[in-house]
Amino acid sequence: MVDEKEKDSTEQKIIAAAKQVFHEKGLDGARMQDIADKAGINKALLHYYFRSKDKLFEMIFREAVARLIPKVGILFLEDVPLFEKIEKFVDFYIAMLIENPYLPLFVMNEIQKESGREFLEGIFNGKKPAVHVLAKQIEEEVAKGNIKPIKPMQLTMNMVSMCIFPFMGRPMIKLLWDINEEQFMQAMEERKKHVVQFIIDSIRK
Amino acid sequence: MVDEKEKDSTEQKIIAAAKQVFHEKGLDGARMQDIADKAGINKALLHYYFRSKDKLFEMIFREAVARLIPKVGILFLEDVPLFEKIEKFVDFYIAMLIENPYLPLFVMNEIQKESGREFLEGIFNGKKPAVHVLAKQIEEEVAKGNIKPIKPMQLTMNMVSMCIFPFMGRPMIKLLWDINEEQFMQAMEERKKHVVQFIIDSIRK
DNA sequence: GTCTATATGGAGATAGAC
DNA sequence: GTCTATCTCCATATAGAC
Repeated sequence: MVDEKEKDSTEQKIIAAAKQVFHEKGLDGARMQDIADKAGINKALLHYYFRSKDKLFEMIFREAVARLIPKVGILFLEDVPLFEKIEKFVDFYIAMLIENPYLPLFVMNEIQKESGREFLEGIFNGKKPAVHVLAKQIEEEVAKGNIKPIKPMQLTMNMVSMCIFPFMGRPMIKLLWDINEEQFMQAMEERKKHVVQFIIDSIRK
Repeated sequence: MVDEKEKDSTEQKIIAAAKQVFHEKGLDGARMQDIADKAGINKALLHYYFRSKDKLFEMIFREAVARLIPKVGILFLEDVPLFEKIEKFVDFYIAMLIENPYLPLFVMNEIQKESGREFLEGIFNGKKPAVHVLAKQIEEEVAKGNIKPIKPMQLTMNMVSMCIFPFMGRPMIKLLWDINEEQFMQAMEERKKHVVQFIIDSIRK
């Protein structure tokens, strides 16, 4: 009984190992041997559980993205004041990236390829995050004179950029500022409040 | 006479092709065959001109980075007021990225690998950009009460993030906002002034 | 389900003719 | 300098015993 999702079943071990290796090295750089080693099994078993490397990759990736993208979409749609929406977005996004630090590079690489377009379509599965809802809200606040004039797309890019980029540039940031992993993570925690404040300070009249 | 750097010498054709393929697919994803095809020659010639794929890659990459990194370092060191320094940095950085849109992903991928550390050391060649000079300047402005209190590292991350990220996320941005390449580039041009203003609005008292 | 052993294919690299 | 043909290696994938 209750064999359900045995934390250390072979399948789970493979998924955990694959996640790590794929995230670190990308699809091309990852070696099935590395994944097998990390999972404590041999290559043949990988093919027994997942038919091919591509299948395994896609499965790992889609699981992560499918779980996270919808949550972002919902944040855009919620009927809350702009500043609160920004705060919720930044909080959620950075918290999510702390849990999935390799995801951004992973996604950026995929969308850059020739197949990137269809890849993106697949991710969103027809339902793109409603950036225009957020855009409309920003425009209304500008029109009402509640915030300084600003182009919604630029503001949104600023917000997303400041959340995501530090995780991609982590090794360089650590080197340039001479900080260790712990200090970096500490800075990311602080960053939740910092980015919100930085944005609000900029657009508030 | 004057054979110097014949624009369409085989070597130049290889370099142009390699640059394109490496930038699009990264070291692992790039195929020597692709590069040869794009250069209109065969694989053997690639090895005649450059001993190995790694050598070719390194050559392409170092050329671009070696040309650009020092310029950033100089910007940090210049003895100009903070706001002006920020403006110069953002202007230069975005202009550079318009010319080299694939460089960021390229760099991010390299630094993420196990070999990333030594790779970075190699890039900087002992002379890291002097972020601490900028940091000191920011701290002084805060102390003097000229700008709001802000942590130098966070402010610097914000600045760099807002410059670089849109170029990495370009395909997704174009899809979500439903704009074409021309409109995207237009937005990046506007962005030079936008980001500067956004930052100054945020930190100015 | 898990292993060992092996097949298959593709990529970088080389030899040698021209 | 440039080509064709070939080598070698290594990663994915499969066969088949246990």
